[in-house]
Amino acid sequence: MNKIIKPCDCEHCDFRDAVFSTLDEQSVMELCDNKEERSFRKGEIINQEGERITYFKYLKSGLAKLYRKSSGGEEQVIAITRPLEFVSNLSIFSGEKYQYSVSALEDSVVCCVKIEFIRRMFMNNGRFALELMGRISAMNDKVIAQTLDIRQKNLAGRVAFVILYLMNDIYKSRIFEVPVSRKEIADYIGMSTANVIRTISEFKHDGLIRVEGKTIEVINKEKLEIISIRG
Amino acid sequence: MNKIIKPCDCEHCDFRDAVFSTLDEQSVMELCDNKEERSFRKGEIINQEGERITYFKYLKSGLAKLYRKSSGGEEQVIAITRPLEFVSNLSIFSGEKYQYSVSALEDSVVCCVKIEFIRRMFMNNGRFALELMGRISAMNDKVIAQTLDIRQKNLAGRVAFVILYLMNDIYKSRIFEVPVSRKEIADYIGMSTANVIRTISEFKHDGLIRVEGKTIEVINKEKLEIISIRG
DNA sequence: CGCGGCTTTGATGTTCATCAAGTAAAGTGG
DNA sequence: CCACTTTACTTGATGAACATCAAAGCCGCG
Repeated sequence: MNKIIKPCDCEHCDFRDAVFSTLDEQSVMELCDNKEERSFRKGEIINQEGERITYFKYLKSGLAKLYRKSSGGEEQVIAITRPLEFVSNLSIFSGEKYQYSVSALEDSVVCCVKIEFIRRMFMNNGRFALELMGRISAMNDKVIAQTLDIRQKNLAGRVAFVILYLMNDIYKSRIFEVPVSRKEIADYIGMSTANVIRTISEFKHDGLIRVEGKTIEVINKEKLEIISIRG
Repeated sequence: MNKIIKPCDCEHCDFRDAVFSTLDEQSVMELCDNKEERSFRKGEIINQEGERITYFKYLKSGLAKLYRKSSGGEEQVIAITRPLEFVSNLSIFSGEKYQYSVSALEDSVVCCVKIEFIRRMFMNNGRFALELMGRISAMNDKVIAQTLDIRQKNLAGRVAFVILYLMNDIYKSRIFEVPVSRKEIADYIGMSTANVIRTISEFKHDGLIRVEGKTIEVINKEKLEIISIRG
C-alpha cells in the first residue's frame, strides 16, 4: 500500500514525453527531487475529494476511476482514466482542494509531483504552461462532452456506449475484462444497477456480445455503434 | 450587428481586474492593439461550434448561452454566462476549433482579444498564465459539477434548480425576466419542453412562484431549495 | 386581420427505477 | 478445507416518472 519507489530515472522515463517534454535537463533533475512514485493495489484510494491538494498526480500504469459523491450521497463516476492521463488534476489550479476522488481499478503506479514544483515550472516555463494547459483543457473537454453525450441517450444507448468505450479506448481489444462492477457502470452512466444488467443480458441474447462473468467479447460492433448513436 | 467600438481604454477598463490584472503597462498598451470590442443584439451568434479559434472572447455586458449540437441534432445548452465570464474559451488551449457555440441572450458586448496575443502573454508571463489557468479551470469545474448535479435530479428538482440559478447567480433578485424560452430551459436541463411548462405551472399553483409571461417572482425560496436538493 | 411561433394543458403510452426473491461468487473464521 | 456470511449478480413484476402526441390559446408582426 502506497509504497515509495526509488531511485529517480525521470530523464529516461518513457512517460517524460507525456507531460514534461518541455523541461530542460536541469529541470528534470529538479523534478526527481520533487516527485514520488507510488503503487496502489486494486481498490485503493489514490486521492480523496475535499483533501488539500499537495500533489499533481498522473497514472503511469494501471487503471483508475474519477468519482464524486453526489448531494444525495451516491457515487457518481466521472471518468475512467488510462495511463498517461491525469488523475484528479482537472482542478489543481482552480482551488485548494481536490474536487474528485480517485481510486485504482487495477493495480496501478502513480507518479506524484509536488504541486509547488508544477506551479513553479508553470510560472517560469511558458512552453510547459501552454502544454499542460492544453492537456488539462483537453481532458476537461472530453469529460464535458462525454457527460453531455451520455445524458441524451436511452438505456441501451448508454450501455452500448460503455462497452464500446472500454473496447476502443481502454483495452483496444474486442474481448476484455470489465474492470468495474455492474453498480459502478450504473453510477457512470446514470441508471439503475438492475437495468444495466438487464440491458447487458439483452445484448447477450441478441448476439451482440458474449458474456462470461466479468469478461465481455464484442461480436457485432456495428450494431452496438448504431444503438449507441441512436440512443 | 458586430460593430467595432473604439478607442481603447483597456488601462482604465473596469474589467481589467477580471482577466488582465497581471499585465504591466506596456502589455496593456499592446492589448489595445490586439483587441476589438463587439456588440451583439439578442439572438445573434457570438461564435460557432467548429469554427477556427481566432479570438479569446469574454463578456463585458449582457448575457450569453453556451451550447452545442448533440449527435441527434438537438441543441444542448451547456451554460449560461454572465459578464466577466469567458465565452467559449473553455477549449481555446486544447484544440484548433471552438467546441461550443455561443449566442447572445440579451444585447451584449464582447471583448475579443486575438488568440496569438493571449498565447504570447501566456508564454511570457507566468503570473498571467497561472491566473488564466485558474479561471478557466474553475469554469470547467463548474460546468462539470452542474451537469452532474442536474443529471441526478428529477424533473421538479431540475426546474427548481434553474429558477434558483437565475435568481441567485444571474439576476440576484427574487423577480426577473427569464432570458430563454421554455424550450431552451428544456435543452439546458435535459427534459421535454412540455414537462418544463407543466412543472412551472405546478410551482405556480402551489404558490412557490408567481408567473407572468416571461417574468418569474420567487415566493417560497426555501421550498424551492428543498425540491432542488432532494430532486 | 391572419399567419406562424411560442406556450399551455390533457390524454396516452413508453421507458425506466424500484422492489422482491433467488442464485452465484467471494470472502471469513473455525 | 468447509460451513457461514456477505457481497455481487440476475430476472421478473409492478408502478412511477417522463416523453410524446394532439389540440387549443396566446401574442407579436407583417
